Amino acid sequence: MELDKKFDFKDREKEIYSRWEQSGFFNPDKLKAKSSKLEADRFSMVLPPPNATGTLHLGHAVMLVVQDILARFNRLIGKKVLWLPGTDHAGIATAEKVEKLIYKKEKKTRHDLGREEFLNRVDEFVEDSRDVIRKQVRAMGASLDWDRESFTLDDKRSRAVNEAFKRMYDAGLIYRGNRIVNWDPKMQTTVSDDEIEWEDGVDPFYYIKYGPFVIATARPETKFGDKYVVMHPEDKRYAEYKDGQEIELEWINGPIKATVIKDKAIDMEFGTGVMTITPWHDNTDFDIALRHDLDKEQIIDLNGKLLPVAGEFAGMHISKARPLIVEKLKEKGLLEKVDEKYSHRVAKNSRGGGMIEPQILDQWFVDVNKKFEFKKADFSTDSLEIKDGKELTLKELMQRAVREGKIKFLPERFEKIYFHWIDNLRDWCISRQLWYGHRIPVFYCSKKQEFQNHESGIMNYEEKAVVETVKPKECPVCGECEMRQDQDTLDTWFSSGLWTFSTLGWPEETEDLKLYHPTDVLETAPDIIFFWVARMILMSGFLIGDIPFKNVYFHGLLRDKEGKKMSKSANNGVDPIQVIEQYGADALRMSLIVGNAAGSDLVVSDDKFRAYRNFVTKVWNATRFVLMNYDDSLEEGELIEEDRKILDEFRVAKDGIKEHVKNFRLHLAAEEAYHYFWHTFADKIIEDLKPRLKEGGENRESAQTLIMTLLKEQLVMLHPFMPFVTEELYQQLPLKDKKGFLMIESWN
RNA sequence: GCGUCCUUAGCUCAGUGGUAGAGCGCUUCCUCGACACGGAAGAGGCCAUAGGUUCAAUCCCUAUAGGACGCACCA
Repeated sequence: MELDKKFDFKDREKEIYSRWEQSGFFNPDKLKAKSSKLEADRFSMVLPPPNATGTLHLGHAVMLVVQDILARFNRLIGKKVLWLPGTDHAGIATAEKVEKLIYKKEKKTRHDLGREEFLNRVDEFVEDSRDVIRKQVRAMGASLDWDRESFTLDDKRSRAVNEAFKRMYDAGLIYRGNRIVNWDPKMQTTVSDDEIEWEDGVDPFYYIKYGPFVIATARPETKFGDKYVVMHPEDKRYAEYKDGQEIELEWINGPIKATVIKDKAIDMEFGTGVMTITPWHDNTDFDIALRHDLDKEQIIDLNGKLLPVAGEFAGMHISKARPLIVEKLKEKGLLEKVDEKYSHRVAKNSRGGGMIEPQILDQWFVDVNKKFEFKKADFSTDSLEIKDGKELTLKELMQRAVREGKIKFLPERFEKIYFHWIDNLRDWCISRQLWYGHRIPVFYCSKKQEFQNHESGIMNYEEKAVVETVKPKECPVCGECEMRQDQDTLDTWFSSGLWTFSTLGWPEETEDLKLYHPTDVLETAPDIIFFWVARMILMSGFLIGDIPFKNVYFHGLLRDKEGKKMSKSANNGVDPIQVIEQYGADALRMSLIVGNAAGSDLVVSDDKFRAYRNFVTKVWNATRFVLMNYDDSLEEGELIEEDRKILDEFRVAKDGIKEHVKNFRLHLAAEEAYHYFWHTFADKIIEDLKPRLKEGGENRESAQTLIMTLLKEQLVMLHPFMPFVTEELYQQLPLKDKKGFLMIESWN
């Protein structure tokens, strides 16, 4: 059969993918495993679920390529490979995006639409972008088991979320409490610590007389209620003032009585070494207030407006009130001086951009320091060497899984970052005042419980909540009312934390769980190590007593030519489909893997795509040459001595590549495979064999056998990296023991 | 402030305790029955700087400079 001069990837890739898909071999149930030992036999990964709000860019393509190489390689070495796809509802990110779109088009807020209508709109939007994502993922050649496709918000996953919440609540690890949280007045929701972005800012720094002291602040608008003045116990300048001493002084809106507090949290070097505290709107102040059991008063409401404590300024937005307050302080002679060039950092919500205003709110938290009784689920493996019934905290659990080597990070240095994060970890606020997400599975008696809108200010739940995975038919409190579910939704990472096992059927004890959990590798970007990787370890450890994965491979972030990180927010993402249409998926895949060492960033450009597109053509033409010179009337001959040697050398190179893949050195594997094919096989071996392959050449059988063997084994070897062209060419080879697909050939 | 990583050919980056590697680009030659998205030959590097360890350092250690990043603090 005569081949064209080039691989027609535009037409062929789609066709090849759909034939793979129809074959069913993406589903491990259809694969026959080589051995009968389960552990040796299976290989599993979950695809980090992309946010269902957007479409994929080249950064996601890196992730797909790395994982598909692992999946295809393991299939070739005879494992039952499960690679499970899905998408993430990405609560806050999606809500923000859809709200913005609706407002732009219709000038309506989510409150104008109402909860139900708003959620319908989000669902529509999400459905559309998931279709795009599915198409993009297929175009990359990703050999995912679509039969098991999941969504963090689908029925099964929601059930798992409710179950997880209840179990953690019952163990005392989830509690409701009034604590200081990060409040985003713009999106009207709490935000987790990890979702905050710190921006450098330069603002005026005001030195204000406070009785005998001078205090310094960048935020005079928070100071109305300040009635505690704090200094370091060892500060000699203020030695005459004693802890607990009361002082009468003139303040913004008249005379007040202040109490002196001595606390080591004060930095003597900073400002005047004296500060007043605003426990309701500052983390450090909150901690000080807790330590000394001080009163806490709210100054700013959830919309960023001043409360009645501000007197004449009540009802004013803080940004408007600040200059007026400064003016008043000046008039009263309380303003000592202003440092105009004070640089500090301001907290911003990284999803949507509102300025964070700390608030004390009644929210749901996961307690990371409380001891619980460790328990393994029946199906879990022995990968964590913690005995059933042992008491430990979630922090300790997360530390042990990595410290004891049960989970390995690649590159290793990320382990340090991980431990450091755990050391500084505070309780995880998991409730969000968003509509899109998993509604918190807590129910209240409508008769005994007063419900207040979050918009109105402080919430106060006195009654005990009923935590159930499904809404109770009868109200256990009054016995007659229709119970009301908590208005809030869960932090999106709560559900992603369950991903390795919720996708396998948990809380049912399914065959999939027994077979495929823990997964072998989690391959992801280093920027979600805290959001996701850590939370998966936490959830899996508590809920099933197991690790979620054995290895974590962090790939490098993709940068554009200017060196900027490709991301949704930076809006510099390139649609992989664009590159695929121009150069083919195989070329894109090679470009994204060669030179991409774990954890180091990668810059790609058209030059690189072109180079590997040329390689695709090279493989194509070398195969064409072999086929053109193949005489099928010849018997397959024994290899003569020198041919045998060439084959042996090749097998050494091939084994080296196999080792590279097994050790996650994919960039080296790809490069060496490339190099062998082009510069050894094509440039040397083919050239040397040309005379012998011509009619009348010597040892023609041996030459033909050698070249066909080398070609076939190289197609297998290259297949994980460039699946399309290799599959297409494999189909053309005149082999006796040919499998239906190269995808299920064996790499021996 | 604490910590991590990077600095290698013109560009983008691999890599190793023992003569420096790739891709692109560049120079010269070549349309030869696989391929010009090709072939052959080649130029190009004190492996950031200064010390140290070693028989031997681009690689290990210590400092310095420049760059990137993570974490904490910021009254």
